[in-house]
Amino acid sequence: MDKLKPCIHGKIDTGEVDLYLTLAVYNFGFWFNGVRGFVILDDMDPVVAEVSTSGDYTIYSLSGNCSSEYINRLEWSLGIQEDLTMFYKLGMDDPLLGEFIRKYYGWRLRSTSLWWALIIGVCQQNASFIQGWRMLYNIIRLYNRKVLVGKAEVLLPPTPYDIVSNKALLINAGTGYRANTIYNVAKTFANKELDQDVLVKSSSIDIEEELKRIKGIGSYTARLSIVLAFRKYDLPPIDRWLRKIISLVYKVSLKDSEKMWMRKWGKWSGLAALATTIALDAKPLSKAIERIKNRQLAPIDENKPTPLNLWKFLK
DNA sequence: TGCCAGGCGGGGT
DNA sequence: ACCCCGCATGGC
Repeated sequence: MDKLKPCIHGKIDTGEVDLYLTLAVYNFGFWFNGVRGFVILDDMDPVVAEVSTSGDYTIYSLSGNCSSEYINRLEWSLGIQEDLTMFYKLGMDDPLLGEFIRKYYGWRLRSTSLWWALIIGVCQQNASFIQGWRMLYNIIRLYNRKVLVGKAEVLLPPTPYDIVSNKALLINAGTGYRANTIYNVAKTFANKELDQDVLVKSSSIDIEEELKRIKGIGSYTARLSIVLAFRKYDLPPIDRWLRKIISLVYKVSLKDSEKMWMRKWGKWSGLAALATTIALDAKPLSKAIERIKNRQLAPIDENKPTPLNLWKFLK
């Protein structure tokens, strides 16, 4: 097991960002325990930050020395410098997201590598929220890639090479027919046909087209990964679930719902899409519709897995 | 116990 | 451009 050494200590000036919310949302228990999170800054040559909800952090790397560029990367992946003023302004009185935005204004999306963002997306395909996150949990547990961070053993997502060399574990993880797509994504990265550092310079539209060349990656998965990996929000990942919700709330046809969403949220469309899943606790469609009818438009902790408390269940 | 769920591609029209 | 179907798996 690789041993990472501490290279930079510091304290994040969080401003209005709520690190508890930011670390908690869509996370696992082995990466967040309520007070301390591990944020993976590089999942190939492992670099991991240990961050407390108060903002104190230590960054660990293999060599034990690393450039201050990693501080920027940590703040970037926690959205510390992201100015959401316009997003709030657009959403403050929104019938769907207004309450969430007022109560959870400190939340920021926590970004991941493009590689892992695509796997997250594939696992959401044609499955319920909890089933998809269970698949991801199983994948991480089964491939069991670990590094030593100080005294703590920390799990890392498998690398593309791990998956190319052991495809069978994907089936054990319960991914079903998605295993082929995950394998295709892994091969693409292992063959260096995709480079996050090159893609980041392109427009969302061009990145989406590039990602859709992988068999099994469609518009939804491509866009979700663009949101998670690049913090580019201009193309929203809209699935059956959100499409139906938009058509009900804003009284537009299913066909027009994406246009309507983009007209309303503009360059924040992707962030608004993700925020909607948190606000409605990622409930299956019929329950989500009930929640909207009852005006329960902020997360509720009912001791069942939700995006916000997932870390308490999948440890 | 049969549905069916935050998609997708392939094959039809 | 559309529409429609099958698809692995696990939860209800």
